[in-house]
Amino acid sequence: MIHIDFRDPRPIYEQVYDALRNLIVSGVLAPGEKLPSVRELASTLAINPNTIQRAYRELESDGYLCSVPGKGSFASGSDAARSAHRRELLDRFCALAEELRAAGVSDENMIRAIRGGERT
Amino acid sequence: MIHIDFRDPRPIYEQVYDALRNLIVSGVLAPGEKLPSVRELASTLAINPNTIQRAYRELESDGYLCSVPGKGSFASGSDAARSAHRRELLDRFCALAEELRAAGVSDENMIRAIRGGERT
Amino acid sequence: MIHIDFRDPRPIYEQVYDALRNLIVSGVLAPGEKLPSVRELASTLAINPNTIQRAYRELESDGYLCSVPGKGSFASGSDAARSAHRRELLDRFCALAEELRAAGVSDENMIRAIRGGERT
Amino acid sequence: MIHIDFRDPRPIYEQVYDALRNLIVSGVLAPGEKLPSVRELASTLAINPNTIQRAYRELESDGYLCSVPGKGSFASGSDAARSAHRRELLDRFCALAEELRAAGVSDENMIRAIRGGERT
DNA sequence: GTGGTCTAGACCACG
DNA sequence: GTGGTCTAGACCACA
Repeated sequence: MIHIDFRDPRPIYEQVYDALRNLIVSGVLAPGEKLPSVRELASTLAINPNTIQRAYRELESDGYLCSVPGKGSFASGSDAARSAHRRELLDRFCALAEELRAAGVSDENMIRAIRGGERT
Repeated sequence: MIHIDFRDPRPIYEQVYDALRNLIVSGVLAPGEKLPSVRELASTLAINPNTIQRAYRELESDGYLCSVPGKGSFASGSDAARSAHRRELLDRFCALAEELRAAGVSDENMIRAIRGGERT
Repeated sequence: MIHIDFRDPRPIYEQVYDALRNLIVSGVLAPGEKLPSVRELASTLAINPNTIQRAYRELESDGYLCSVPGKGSFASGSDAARSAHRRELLDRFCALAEELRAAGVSDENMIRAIRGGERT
Repeated sequence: MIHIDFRDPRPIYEQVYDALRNLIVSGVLAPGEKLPSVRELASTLAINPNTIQRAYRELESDGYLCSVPGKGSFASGSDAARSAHRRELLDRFCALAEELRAAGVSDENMIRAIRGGERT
């Protein structure tokens, strides 16, 4: 379900965060669907429960899921969360486009890169 | 010449690295031009010389810089370095475009974001 | 009759407690009126009976409720309970007003917030 | 400087959070001023460093301070943070006023409570 | 069983 | 020295 790369310099809790967020915003985890419990996911991924919990906590504070003590954690899947995610990606996208322009890449080349994926 | 933001979560050596690399690939520092010495730049920016040293070291190992022991460091305006930089930016750009597409953003909206900066 | 929000971070027994207490102090449940049984309310709300039990227990110990073994639970519309509730709310209200004052909000702005709801 | 009540049901990290936030928004900790290090505050309060760090992390994510790896943590003191705090207090204030009104307390009585502090 | 807090102690990157 | 991540294991309240 989720793959963690221990050689990735990014912290583990962040990898878990991203993976779960993607599952939620993409709809693989339907709104209201129950996520694996902290302990369960921890033992599945062979990761300390505290690390998983941190990912869950941040997902909750960002509105991607909802933890109910004693019951479990549930995907939020709110449209607000989804559009917030889009917005964040677009911001990074524009910043990168700015850098590319500064590096001398024309808008046409960027558009070609988007369309074709031919990165020559 | 360079501005360091202590509030930026990125490590300082990385900020210095980016700033100098941008000056080099943009041509502000002409090929072969001498850069300030490590100690000089360190005192100018009020930063630990070790930090500057690391930025210089990585710039050299990435081919943006050429250090001559006893003489100083010189900008290497090689086209290879410049195009490598562009290549790296374009790769990240395409990856982001892929993510945006997965998030339901159309190519047209991305192009509009690049062009107008109107992030609707 | 009662609405439980599973997204609410507050424990469920507390939500039930508050909801019933409000019904009692507002007079919707007249003094002496019989409340639904624990099991009945639990099945209505699809909640564990233990959770309802706890809410009832605390309501009784706070004087809002009167349980008669074998007969049921009855609203205790005593003025004492009502004014105790008001007293508790007023205490929290004054404490908050104190904090607001410390944060630089004038009494006039607080009064305006109470009256108009315009939170400028 | 800070007092922690171990008998308080609220989590310790939250008590630390509130205490530091108050010091910052009240200006006791001037903008840019260095806060005690995580380890230092932890040993001063006889609390585990992880607990302090969580408070610091949340303060940073809420914009009240700025942590620089290797250098320390610094009060932000931005006006934005201060007004965000006021806004949050005012929201709770209005919600409480609503509850009081539902409990049968007149606006005049609330205003009297604010002004005089006579909670009779 | 669940989520949540806390501790103790280790390790890392940064300056 | 600093902040940051991670682990291991304990305890609590809630359902």
